[in-house]
Amino acid sequence: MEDSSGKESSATRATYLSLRDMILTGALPAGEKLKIEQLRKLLDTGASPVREALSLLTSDMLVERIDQRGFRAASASLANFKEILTLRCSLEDMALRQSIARASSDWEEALVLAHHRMKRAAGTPEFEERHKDFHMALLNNAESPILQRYCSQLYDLNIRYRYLAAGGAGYQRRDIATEHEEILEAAVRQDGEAATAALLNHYRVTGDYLAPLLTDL
Amino acid sequence: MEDSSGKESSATRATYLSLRDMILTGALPAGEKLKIEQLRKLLDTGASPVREALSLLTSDMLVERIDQRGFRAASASLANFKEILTLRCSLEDMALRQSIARASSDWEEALVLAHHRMKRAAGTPEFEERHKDFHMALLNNAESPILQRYCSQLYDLNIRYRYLAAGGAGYQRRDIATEHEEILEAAVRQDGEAATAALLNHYRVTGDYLAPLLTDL
DNA sequence: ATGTCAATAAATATCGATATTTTTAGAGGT
DNA sequence: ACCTCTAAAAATATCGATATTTATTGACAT
Repeated sequence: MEDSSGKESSATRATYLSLRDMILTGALPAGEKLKIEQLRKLLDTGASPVREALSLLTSDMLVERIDQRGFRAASASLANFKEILTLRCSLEDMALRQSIARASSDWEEALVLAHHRMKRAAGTPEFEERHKDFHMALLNNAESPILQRYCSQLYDLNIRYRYLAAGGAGYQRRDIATEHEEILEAAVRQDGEAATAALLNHYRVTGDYLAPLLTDL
Repeated sequence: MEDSSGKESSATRATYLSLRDMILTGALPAGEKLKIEQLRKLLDTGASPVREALSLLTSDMLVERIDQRGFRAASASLANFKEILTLRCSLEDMALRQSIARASSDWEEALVLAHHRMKRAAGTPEFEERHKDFHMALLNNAESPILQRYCSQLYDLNIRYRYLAAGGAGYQRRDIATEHEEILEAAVRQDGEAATAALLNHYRVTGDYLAPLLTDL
């Protein structure tokens, strides 16, 4: 035993989560060379966990690997942002419709709960996490693990652009709370059409807001 | 220098490709525990490349990682097969329509070429690779790298079930050649509707053929 | 017989050191 | 000045050994 307080399950996992967070928030800027030695020291761990974590992040498309030439944080571009937005709309539309088609009272309750937790966390550092939880809760009744995984990946990739655009500053621009409630209500009343319309609108409005801030990519 | 004939770029990459092939073809059966030491000896390499390759395969959904408990080949199930089929239809439909919408004579030529190479390779061990090349060529004009990546992943996951069902034996059942020509012709004449109809039909027919062979999963 | 617990064995995860490869910098020639 | 080639430096990739963790076995008590 060597860890003073609580210990994360494994060094690789802890490293993975740290690096992921650093890339999403921009602490490791897009395109940046990721040197093993540098990260090893920064995170106070060995080279193996770092390499393994970077390999895992490669498949999340957050890290690019150039054979024999190391790793770098995935590059960002306006085209990439738009592609993510478009894909996200298509995939989440699909997933949400499936979720609603299989609606059950259990799912309904999980939704309401996730929404409540998100509202309660407004303004706290926990909000980001709860916000994702809510959005994923909308989709996870589709019982399509692969689709869910893709949506989760795209969600993360998109977050990165929010930080790129806003510098991670206050996110509570616009009246996002109302949009969330609209989506929730439509989902609960099992109105697939209205729910997907509200969800996609939510994304497109956010997209239109962010795109102009990303022109210098 | 130590390698007699040609040398693969890196041990990790070579290991990745080998393991991937072994999982796709069933040499490493679904659900099988993947012990580092065992693979290390089998592929005559070190533990680090093996671990890194397995980490990469994790994100391809070909390997499952259980923290602190090693790796195993992704499990297979009828539900998983059906999910892959459904998702593939949706995503490739999307990608093919985009490809056709941006059709150019360069793309057209690449398509015809890929199709020819596939036909020429019929019956040879190269066929598998050319077949994938052709299918990916249909989609790669969409200029949507992420969507393409997903399609490629799903293609691979699907191949695995073909091997599971047929033991990798002769694949030239049915008249697949005609189906391919239909798709090609529709794509070349930029008829998105016909092309996607032919493509999805191609998948669904194959799916209906395979599903009954997979009941014992 | 059966379940629990400790001791052993096996496998994973991680570290530290080394070998390769790529990048950088500089000398010499055109 | 500019290219080329070579030597040094830096970084990556890989190996071999060790520490942790999980799985297995068998004794002992119930």
